[in-house]
Amino acid sequence: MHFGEMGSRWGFNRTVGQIYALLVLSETPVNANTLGETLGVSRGNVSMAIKELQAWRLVKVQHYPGDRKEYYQPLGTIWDMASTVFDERRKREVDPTLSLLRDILMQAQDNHDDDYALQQMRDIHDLLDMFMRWADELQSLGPDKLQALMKLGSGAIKVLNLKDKLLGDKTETDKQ
Amino acid sequence: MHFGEMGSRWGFNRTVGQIYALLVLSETPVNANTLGETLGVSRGNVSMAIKELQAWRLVKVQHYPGDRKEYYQPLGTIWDMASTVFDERRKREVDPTLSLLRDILMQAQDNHDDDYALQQMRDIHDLLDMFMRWADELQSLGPDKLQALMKLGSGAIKVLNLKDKLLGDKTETDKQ
DNA sequence: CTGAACTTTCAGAAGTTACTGAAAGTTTAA
DNA sequence: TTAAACTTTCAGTAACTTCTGAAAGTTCAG
Repeated sequence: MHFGEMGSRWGFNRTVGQIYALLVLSETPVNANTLGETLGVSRGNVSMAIKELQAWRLVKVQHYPGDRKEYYQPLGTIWDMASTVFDERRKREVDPTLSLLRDILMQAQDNHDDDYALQQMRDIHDLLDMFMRWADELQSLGPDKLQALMKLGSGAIKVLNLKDKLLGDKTETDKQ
Repeated sequence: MHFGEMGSRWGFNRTVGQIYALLVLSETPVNANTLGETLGVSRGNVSMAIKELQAWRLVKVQHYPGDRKEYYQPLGTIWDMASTVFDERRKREVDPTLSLLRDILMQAQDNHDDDYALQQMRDIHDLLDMFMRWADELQSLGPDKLQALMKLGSGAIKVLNLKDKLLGDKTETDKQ
């Protein structure tokens, strides 16, 4: 189905995406053979996909008495999933980029032959860093409050405008 | 460099990422030959990468009198870049997923044999949809206000708490 | 122990994506 | 026109990713 393709942009391959989709949509836990047969992929492939889903902390295993097979189930809610994937990708993609940028900026301290590039990197670093801190804060709110905040939506903007009017132009630093 | 790898997760390949990084870091426009030589890739590859960057509306072309080569420059600020990439990916990845989900949900109207799966899909659809609407609102704020909002950070949460206390429990619908 | 019921691993095959470079296309100056 | 100075295209190849399935590993009941 189409869900697999989506998955490839979230950092895992088609089979992993499809298996996860099946698990999420199934009310009861599913075993590896059934997954393989349903999707038409080999047993080995299913095993590797499950392994990866476990590395992402996205599935848990169930056992039924009198049956030695492992039955898989998604771990946590849709929110947990989104949150976990966000964490993992951050750890794998963003954090290394931020520290690379920091290293370059440190080493170039008093080397003035490429001020422009350094300033660009500083800007990117600061933007990414600010965004990530914000994302952390939002994530730490938990689903309920975050959802409320999203629904509030443009309401938050009104608060912001109000604050500006009350406090003057403090935050309006970088018009372009 | 490491920037290329980052790019591959943003929907384009290594060379495209590297070329864009070079352009962003260069104060003056750069021509295709220089790009190719600097990165050690073929002229043809540079041409295709530039074509892709143009499809993403991320570069513009400059000409110098007495020189027929095309000189490339990033189009817009870092913020514009982030914003453009977000738009494009949304159009390519999220929108199709949302409409697929909607189609399935419509067609399954009064088919009760898989209520659980349908409910899961509805949840995912609603979460994704809410998130995207929110992202739209934030994006339409423009860089200055968005930055202010991010810096406000946990302040917004206090506002939210205050609102809850004043208005009662209206928004607290889905505890888990 | 033994062997049946499983899961995991991994070498090689299949499939996919990216890159090269020669050829074709475009533009402009003379 | 012509030809020089470029850019684009694309068939073939290289590099990478994913998948298969047989073999090895694990667990457990008898």
